[in-house]
Amino acid sequence: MKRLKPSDRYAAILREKGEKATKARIGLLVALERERFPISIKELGTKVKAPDPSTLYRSLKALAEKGLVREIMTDKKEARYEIAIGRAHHHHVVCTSCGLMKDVRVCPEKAIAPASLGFSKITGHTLEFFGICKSCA
Amino acid sequence: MKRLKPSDRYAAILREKGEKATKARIGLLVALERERFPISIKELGTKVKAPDPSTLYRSLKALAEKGLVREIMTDKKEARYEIAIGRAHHHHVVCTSCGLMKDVRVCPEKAIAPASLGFSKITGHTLEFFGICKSCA
DNA sequence: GTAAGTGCAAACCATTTGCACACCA
DNA sequence: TGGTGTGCAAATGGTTTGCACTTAC
Repeated sequence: MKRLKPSDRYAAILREKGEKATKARIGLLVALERERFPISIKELGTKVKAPDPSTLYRSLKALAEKGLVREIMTDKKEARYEIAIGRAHHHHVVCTSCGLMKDVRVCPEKAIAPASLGFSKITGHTLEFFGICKSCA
Repeated sequence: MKRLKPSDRYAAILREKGEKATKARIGLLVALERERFPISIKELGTKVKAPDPSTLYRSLKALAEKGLVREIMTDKKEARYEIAIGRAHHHHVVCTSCGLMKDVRVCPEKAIAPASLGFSKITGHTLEFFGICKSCA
């Protein structure tokens, strides 16, 4: 892949995935790229040109289906999103006191044998750890 | 623990945990005991004498804090609850086609080293697998 | 030009909360 | 009897949907 500025690179990726390369969606990916941890819709709305929630939900859903972003439920209140482009599969530890999140590479997917459970295949999983970070301890 | 009929046994457990042994809460535990898989509030409301949602939420929250029931988020839409009394820690595989759930003993908790992540301790985790069961395949 | 994306407003729906009444200890 | 549990109704808040307008291709 050629060296391009982020917005052009995302435009190319969007087209490649069969999505229109609209300014809004490019801006969304650029905004997500800047975040170090999964961000809520509300926060995302403050960092993007077009902060309409329904559009954000629809766009994120479309991008998630194409594998460009990932949706994470760290608490049962609201969904959080992170960019998936160029990032390996991972999970998170969340500090229940301050909200700090760290990536975790531990993954149990290979530890499960579908056949032994009466399943023909495993298509996905969710995993989040909760704890207290050193600053909050 | 002496041999008692379920309702008396649950009454005793509730008192032991400092909760009032009301008919409603005893009925709740008896209803949950009958379920083979985590059940939603809506379903639970059809199986219990007092199907008021707000009371169910409050009761389940109280019972969860005492470790008598467990709250599970199998999909991001609604919470599900299962009885915890006499049951070891476990997770679930959910068939995304028919909703069938199976218990899973795999647990990644011991695979994570809090200190290496800048955390002082891990207090909990969520884990659910999704797949297609043999009947739906 | 046309289909897909966007914005606004309203609808949805699980969950929470306020308050008066009922029940267990 | 006192304090917690319950029920009803209303509020809350994240997410979804209908519809007319705009934009990318």
